[in-house]
Amino acid sequence: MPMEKTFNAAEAEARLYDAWEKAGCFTAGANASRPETFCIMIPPPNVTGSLHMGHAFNNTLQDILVRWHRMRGFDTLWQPGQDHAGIATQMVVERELAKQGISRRDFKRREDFVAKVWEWKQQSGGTIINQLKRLGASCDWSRNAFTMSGAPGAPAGEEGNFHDAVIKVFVDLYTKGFIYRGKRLVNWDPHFETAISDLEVEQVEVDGAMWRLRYPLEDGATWDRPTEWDEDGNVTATEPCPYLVVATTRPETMLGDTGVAVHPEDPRYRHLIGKTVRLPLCGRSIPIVADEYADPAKGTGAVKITPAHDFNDWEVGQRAGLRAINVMTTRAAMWLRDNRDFAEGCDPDLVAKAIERLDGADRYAAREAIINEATDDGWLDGIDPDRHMVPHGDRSKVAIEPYLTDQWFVDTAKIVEPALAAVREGRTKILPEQHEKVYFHWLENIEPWCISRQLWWGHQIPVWYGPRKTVLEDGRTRLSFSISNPKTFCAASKDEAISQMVEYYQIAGPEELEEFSAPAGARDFAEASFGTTFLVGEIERRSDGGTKEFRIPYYRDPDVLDTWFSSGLWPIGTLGWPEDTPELQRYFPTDVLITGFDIIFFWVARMMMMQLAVVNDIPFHTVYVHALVRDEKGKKMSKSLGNVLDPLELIDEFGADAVRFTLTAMAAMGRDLKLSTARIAGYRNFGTKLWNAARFAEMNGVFENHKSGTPPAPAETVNRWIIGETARVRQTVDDALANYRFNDAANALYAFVWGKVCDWYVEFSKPLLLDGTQAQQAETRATMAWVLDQCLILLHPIMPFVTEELWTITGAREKMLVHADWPTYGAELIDAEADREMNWVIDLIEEIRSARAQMGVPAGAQTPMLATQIDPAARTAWDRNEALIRKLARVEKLSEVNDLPKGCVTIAIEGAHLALPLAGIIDVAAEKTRLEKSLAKLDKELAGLMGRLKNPKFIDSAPEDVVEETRDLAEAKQDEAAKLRAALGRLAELG
RNA sequence: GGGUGAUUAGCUCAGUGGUAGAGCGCUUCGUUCACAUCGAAGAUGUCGGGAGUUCGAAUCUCUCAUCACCCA
Repeated sequence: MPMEKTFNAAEAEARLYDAWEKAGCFTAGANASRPETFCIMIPPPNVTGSLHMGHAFNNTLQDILVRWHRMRGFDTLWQPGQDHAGIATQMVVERELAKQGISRRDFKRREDFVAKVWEWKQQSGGTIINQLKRLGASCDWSRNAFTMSGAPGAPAGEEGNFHDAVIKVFVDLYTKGFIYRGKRLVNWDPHFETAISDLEVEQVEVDGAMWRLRYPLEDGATWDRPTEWDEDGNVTATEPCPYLVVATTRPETMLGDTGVAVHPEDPRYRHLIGKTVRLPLCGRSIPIVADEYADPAKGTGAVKITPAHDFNDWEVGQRAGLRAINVMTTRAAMWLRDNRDFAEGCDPDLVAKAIERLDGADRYAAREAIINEATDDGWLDGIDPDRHMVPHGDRSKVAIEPYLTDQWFVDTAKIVEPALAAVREGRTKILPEQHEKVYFHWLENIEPWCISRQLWWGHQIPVWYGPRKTVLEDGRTRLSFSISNPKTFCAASKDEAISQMVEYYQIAGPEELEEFSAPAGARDFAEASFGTTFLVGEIERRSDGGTKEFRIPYYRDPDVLDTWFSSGLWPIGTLGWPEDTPELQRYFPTDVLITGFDIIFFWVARMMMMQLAVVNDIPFHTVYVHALVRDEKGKKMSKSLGNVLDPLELIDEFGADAVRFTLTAMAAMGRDLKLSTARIAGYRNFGTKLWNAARFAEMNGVFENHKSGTPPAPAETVNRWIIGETARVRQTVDDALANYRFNDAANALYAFVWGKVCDWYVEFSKPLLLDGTQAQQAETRATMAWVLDQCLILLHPIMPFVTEELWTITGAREKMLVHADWPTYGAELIDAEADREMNWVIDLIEEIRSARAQMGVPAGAQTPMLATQIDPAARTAWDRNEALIRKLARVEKLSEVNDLPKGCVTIAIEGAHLALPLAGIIDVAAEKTRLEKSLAKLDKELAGLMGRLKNPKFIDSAPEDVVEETRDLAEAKQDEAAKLRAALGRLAELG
C-alpha cells in the first residue's frame, strides 16, 4: 500500500505518544547501555498553569537533550512536576468559590479550605501535563512530583514526601541560625493580604500627582521662602514663611508621618534641623531631621517621613531614630480607631475627628478626603501633575503597600557565599556567559529573603509560639505571654514541638498545654486566665513546680512558606530527599537546568543557595538560560495585547514537530526569538519533504528486507559521497548539541536533509535505481535506506513524531526510534575523492542549468555539449556520472571538438572547456551580459586576492595555510577569468 | 540614573580575525510517475556612523547614534 502524500500529524501524534508511554520508553534508565547518567529537572510549571510559548520553547530544548542522551545510551531521567503556586492557586480556587457565592473567610477551619484546593488540584491540576505530552515531552511521568505532596490533608495519590523535605530544611536552617523572624517592611499585597517578594512586584507607570502640603513650624520658627526669581531662575526676593512645604504622591500616609527630612547642607532649612513641625489632621509634633535622602533639587527639598509605609522613609527613620506608626489595615484601609501608636502624642480632639472622618476608609478614598480637608483648611500648597512608577502585585494587579509586619526571613547573606563560589570556580556554568553577571550582581547585593506568606495554601511554617519564661529570685518561674515577642519552638512535627515545650516549661506533659488555632485565641485565653490586660500575661509557677490550676497557651504560626522556598528544593526534593533514595544517589547532582532568564533570581540562585546549604553540593553543573519568545513584531506576548500565540493551536495547525523545529532553529543563544506562523509553516513543509523522500524510497523498493545497522560500502561515487555527507552532519549535530547550540543542529540537519539528500541524492539515485545494473540498484537501495535511517535518527530529538512514524513504516525494527542507537561514525566514512567528484558534478549541473535558464532554452529541450579540452580528472568525473549529468542538466551527449562553432554558450568549470552549442537559440547580447557580469565579479574577487598576495606583510605574517589557500584560489579564479575572456572574444566575432 | 544586549539582504535572523550567509518574501520559468506543503533559475548588502589595533575587521578596542530588556 503506497504511503500517504503527507504525514498526518493530528492523527499520529497521540497514537505515537501513547505507544512510547505504554512501552515505558521514558522511564528513568530506559534504554541505558552505559554507566553515565543524565538528569534534567523540569522547571516546575504552576499547577494552575497552561502551556504557553515559553513553556513550549523551554521544554522542547529539554526534550532534545533528553532524547539525545537516551538514544546515546545514558541512564536518563527527565524529572517532571508542578509547583503549588501559593497565591496563584489560592486565587484560582477563591475565584471558583466566588462563583458559588462563597468566600474563603466563610470557611471555619483552614483545613476545609485547603481540602477545596486539593479537590481543585485533583480535577484541574493535570492540564499542563497533558499539554506537555502533546508537545512530545519525554518526561518520566511515573515520577511526577508536586511541591505540596505529602502535606497534611493531601489526598490519596499525593503521598510523596516533598512536604517532609521542605519542613526539614526549614528546621535545619532555623537551627543553624540561617532563618529568623523579624518586624520589617515588606511588600504587602492588600488584595491577597499577604507579603510578597520583591520579585513578584512589577513597576507600573501611572499618571498621578505631587501634592504639596504645608506643615506648620512650631515655636515660631520660619524660613525664607522665595517669592521672585530672575529669568535665570535665581532668587531675587524672599519672605519669612511659618510652615514647611512637603511634596508627596501619597497624602494618605501622612497620618503615619513621624518626621520631615531636609538635606544637611540645604541653606534654606539648615537652621531648622532639630526643630519641629505640627502634623495637620492629628496635631502630632514631629522633628525636622537632617538626611541626605532629601534631595534639595527635588520638589521643595523637604520630605515627609513615614517609616511604616515607605521603604526609603524606613531607612531614614532607622538613621534618625524616628518612630514607625502603622496607620493601615491589611486591606490598605485607614486604621485609626484603637490604634495606640497613632494616637500617642497627638491632640485627642483631632484624633477623634480623624477617626470619625477617615477610619476604615480605603487608601484612595482617604487620599481624596485628606486633600479636600487640606484645601478647605488652607494647608494644601498646590498640586503638580506627576507621572511616576507605582509598584503593583504581579498577580493581584493592585498597588502594593510597604507594610510593617512580623515575617520570617532567610538570612541569605549567610548562605550566599557557596553559591557564588560554585559559579566563580566553574563548578556550575551559566550559559550564555553574560547571565553570570546578572547572577553575581544579584547575589552580591542580596537582601534578606522574606519567606512567610499570609496564605492558607502552602507549607505551614513549623513553628509554635508560647510564653517566655523568666526565673525569679525566689526560684519561681514567670511566664510572659507576648504576641509580638513570643517564645519560639521550631520542630518538624507538633509532637517534637510539644516535647520541646515540656522540657522548656518543665511541666509534666502535654496535658498542661492548651493549643489555639490563632494568636488572638491564645491572647484572649491568657488574658482571661491570668486577669492581665493586653498582650502580656504573667503565669507564675508554684514553688512545688506544678501548674495545675492553669494550662500554658500555645499556637502554631499560621503563615505558610513562600512557594519558591519549596521550589528551591526541587532538585533534591523530587529525588526523594530527605530519604537517601537510590535515585538521589544516582542522579544528583543533576546535569543541566534549562530555564528562562526571568527566573534566574527567583529560582536558579535560590536552588544554588539551598542545595549547597542543605546537602552541600551544587544542584546542576550547567544552567542554560534561554531567551523570551516574542511575537513577530518583537513584542512580548501578553494577553492584554492579544498577540499571544497558543502553542496548542499551532500544534493543531502545523503539528508538534513543526512547532518544535521552529523553536529549535530559532534558539540562537542569547537572542530573543520572534515567532511567526510563516516560519512554522516552512518547517512543517520540511517534515513533508522528509516524508516524501521516504515515500520515494519506499516506492522504489529501498526498504525491502531493510535492516537498520552498519553503513554499507558501496562502489558508486554518489553513494560513497552521500555516506560521507551523512557522517559530516552527524558530527556537526553532536558538536552543536554538546555546546547547546540547538539552532546549529537544526539548521545543519535542515540543510543536509533538504539540500543534500532531497535536492541531490534522491535525484542522483534515479538513473541508478531505474536504469542501473542489478549491483548498482542493490547498493543504491542499501545506501538510501541507511541514509534515510540516519536522517530519522538524527532528526528524532527535534522532530520525534514524524521520524518515529517513518521508522515504523519503513522497516522491521528491533527497537522503536526513541530508543534507536545514536551513531558514532565520523571522518572514516568521508571519501575525499567522491566528495571532489560529486561537487564537480553538482557545479557542472548548476552551471549548465544557469546558462540554459538565462539563454531562455525551453525547459524540456535537450542540448548537446562540446568540450575543447578536458583534463583526466574531469573526464573521469564525467564518465562516471554521465547518466546523472545528462538527466539533470538535459544534455544529450558530450562531444570533443577542436574548435567551438560560432554561437556557443560557455560553461565555466574546473578542468575543462565546455560549451553548449546554441546557435539559433542564443541571444548574443544576453550571453555577453551574462559573461561580463560573471567576469566583473571574478575580477573584483581577484583584485582582492592579488592585493593581499602582493603585500609582503601578508605573506610574512599570515599563517601559511591561509597564504596557500589564497594562492590556489587566485589561480583558479584566473583560469576561470581567462575562459570567460576567451568566450567573450568568440562572441565578439559573432556579433 | 545604573547595568546588559542589539543594530548584517525587503522581513526574521545566523555568522568570535582570512572568498558576506540562511529561511521567508519577491521576479521569471516549470503539471516528466517522492513532494505544488514542490522544482529550476534570478535580483537584492558602504555588515548603524566615525576613529583605532592588524598584513587583513561584520568579528577586537574606543566613540557617537538609535532601539530593546533588566535593576533603581
